[in-house]
Amino acid sequence: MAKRGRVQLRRIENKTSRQVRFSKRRSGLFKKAFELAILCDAEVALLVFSAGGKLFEYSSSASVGETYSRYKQFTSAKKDANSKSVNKDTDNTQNNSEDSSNSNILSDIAQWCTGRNIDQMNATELDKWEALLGKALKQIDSRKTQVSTSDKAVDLNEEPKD
Amino acid sequence: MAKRGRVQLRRIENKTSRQVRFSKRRSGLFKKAFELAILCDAEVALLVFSAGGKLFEYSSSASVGETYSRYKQFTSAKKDANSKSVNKDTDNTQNNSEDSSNSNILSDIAQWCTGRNIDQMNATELDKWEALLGKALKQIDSRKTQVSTSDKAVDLNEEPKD
DNA sequence: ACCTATTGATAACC
DNA sequence: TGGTTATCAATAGGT
Repeated sequence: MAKRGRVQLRRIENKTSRQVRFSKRRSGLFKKAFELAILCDAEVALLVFSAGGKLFEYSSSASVGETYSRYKQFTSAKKDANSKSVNKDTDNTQNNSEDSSNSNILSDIAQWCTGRNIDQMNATELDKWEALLGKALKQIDSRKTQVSTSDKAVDLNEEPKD
Repeated sequence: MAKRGRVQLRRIENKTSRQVRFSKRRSGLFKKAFELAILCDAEVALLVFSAGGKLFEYSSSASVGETYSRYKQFTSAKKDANSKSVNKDTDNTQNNSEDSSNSNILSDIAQWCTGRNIDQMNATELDKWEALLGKALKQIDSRKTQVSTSDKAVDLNEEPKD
């Protein structure tokens, strides 16, 4: 009989187990977030995207966006005060659709996809598409290498003290 | 001796206790968030403001802002598509003819592209993407065969109207 | 901050 | 997907 309770801190390979664990741990995490907000009078916002891309959110305030606004104000105020920005945090997440490096190709693809149909394309378009998707696949491949080789556990202790 | 462990779910009035409890529970919450991200290959963003106004953040991706960006685009995309069907092709009124299959894949791709960045994808998503784009390339290839064999005189530089 | 009694969370199984 | 139990983890209260 396998030991219960103990678990290694690495990605669960079995898809079904991963989904089950995700559901259960997600519940636990949201409960903890809720309790922290109530007990300690904290403002908490939590966003979770599952591996399959589903979104789960919690916010102790009116909305996630509200807390995020506070966060942005906070961080930009911090930057203004002492310009030793520890975060290379990005600018303008409010603005959608502005991207960097690899993500451009996704914008291109998204645009090309919209309202199109492969069976109506002519040779020129097909060539463009082929090139575009091929390029995306290369990026995916390179990213996969990156992901699989960097499967290390990282410390998350970077919080300041209260 | 007072009972240990049990706690009521309401705001802790004593300031010192509240701060102590906040510190401990915050650590626990961040640890759980981190574990969920690693074990289940999820993208997690967590913002916490203490009662005293201090900010604590965690993000499994490059930054909280990036995850929030995904969140915004996700929610607005959801609004746009008043039905959750992936199949709601954007007004492809031209001649939808017979194949819903080929146009579906473009809708799928368009959806997946929105607000995503290859450099932020996890292994699961990369696999989905790879499969999806591979399938699209096959369709392109088959269509190219069709085009070149049946109609050699395809006009080159032409952008089809919408 | 450290320690221990207790409750809480959850991995494996069904 | 939801329920049970054995085990481990988190943490409340005290030092």
